[in-house]
Amino acid sequence: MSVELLSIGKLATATGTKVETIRYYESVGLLPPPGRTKGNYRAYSAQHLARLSFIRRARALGFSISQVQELLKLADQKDISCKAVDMIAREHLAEIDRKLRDLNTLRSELSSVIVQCRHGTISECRIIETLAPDSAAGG
Amino acid sequence: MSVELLSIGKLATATGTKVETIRYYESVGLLPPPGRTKGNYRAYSAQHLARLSFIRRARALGFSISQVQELLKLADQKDISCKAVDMIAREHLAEIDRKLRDLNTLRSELSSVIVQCRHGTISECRIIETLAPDSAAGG
DNA sequence: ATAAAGCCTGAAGTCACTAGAGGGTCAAAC
DNA sequence: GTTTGACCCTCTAGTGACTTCAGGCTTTAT
Repeated sequence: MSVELLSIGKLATATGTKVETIRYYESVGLLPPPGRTKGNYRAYSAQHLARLSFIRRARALGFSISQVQELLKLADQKDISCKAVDMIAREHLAEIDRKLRDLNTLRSELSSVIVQCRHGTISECRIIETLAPDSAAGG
Repeated sequence: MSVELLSIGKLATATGTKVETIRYYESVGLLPPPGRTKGNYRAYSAQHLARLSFIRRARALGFSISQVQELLKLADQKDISCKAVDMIAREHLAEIDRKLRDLNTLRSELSSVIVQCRHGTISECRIIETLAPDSAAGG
């Protein structure tokens, strides 16, 4: 492999990605298929490295694969306005905020259930009680 | 179907669950298989209703299927201490706290990226820039 | 009698990977 | 020059918690 080209393993360490994940990204069309060596090894260029870095950062920020696809498509068209990019990012932020709200609600509900646990027997366990409906449950 | 028994559709509306999800719960052993009518329709009892309500509430609190399995197993043994239940709940709470921390980090990173967007062209877009590595990217 | 709604099974699809089987290639040590 | 071991290849299946689909039976309403 030339000095300029990276094996899949090198690309993996360079970007903190697993080798299998890189092949997966190729299979779903996120990362373009690189050239191959005579031994049929993938040989990645600096462009591939840049693109994979982009992908990893976007994924780390929680963008879905398809959102990353969109961002990449937009990033390739240098002349158009970046309003679309901003919109995707803002939508994603709203999504995160929804998740945060949900998780916070969850957290307070769950912890209030836990606090009530007096470590008695199951039949008087507040956690189980809270989950079970008022009626029924008993045979 | 008798007055006391519910079709899968009624059970679904009663618990806010999709019909397919109920069949899925049966297939993974969360919900015991109910009796059948002569037409081979599932016929659910009040116990099934109670159990599914329990499952749905636990799932809504973010417990995984296998955690719900454990909780159900424990709930059925009325005489033992509920320490195990408490432990599962506390572990789950810790998990939620981890997720909350991660999401909050994510949120502040993403929103700082968004704030920098001046709606220029893609080539000067801060969002794209932040995602892309300093070097490379250009052919 | 017929149409619509509801139910049945079994298999495949979703998301974003991860793991494994069964092999080929390459660099270095001996 | 051969052997060891790390690295790479493809293809397939598994994860979690469902969802969707195909193809067909049952019940209910008109």
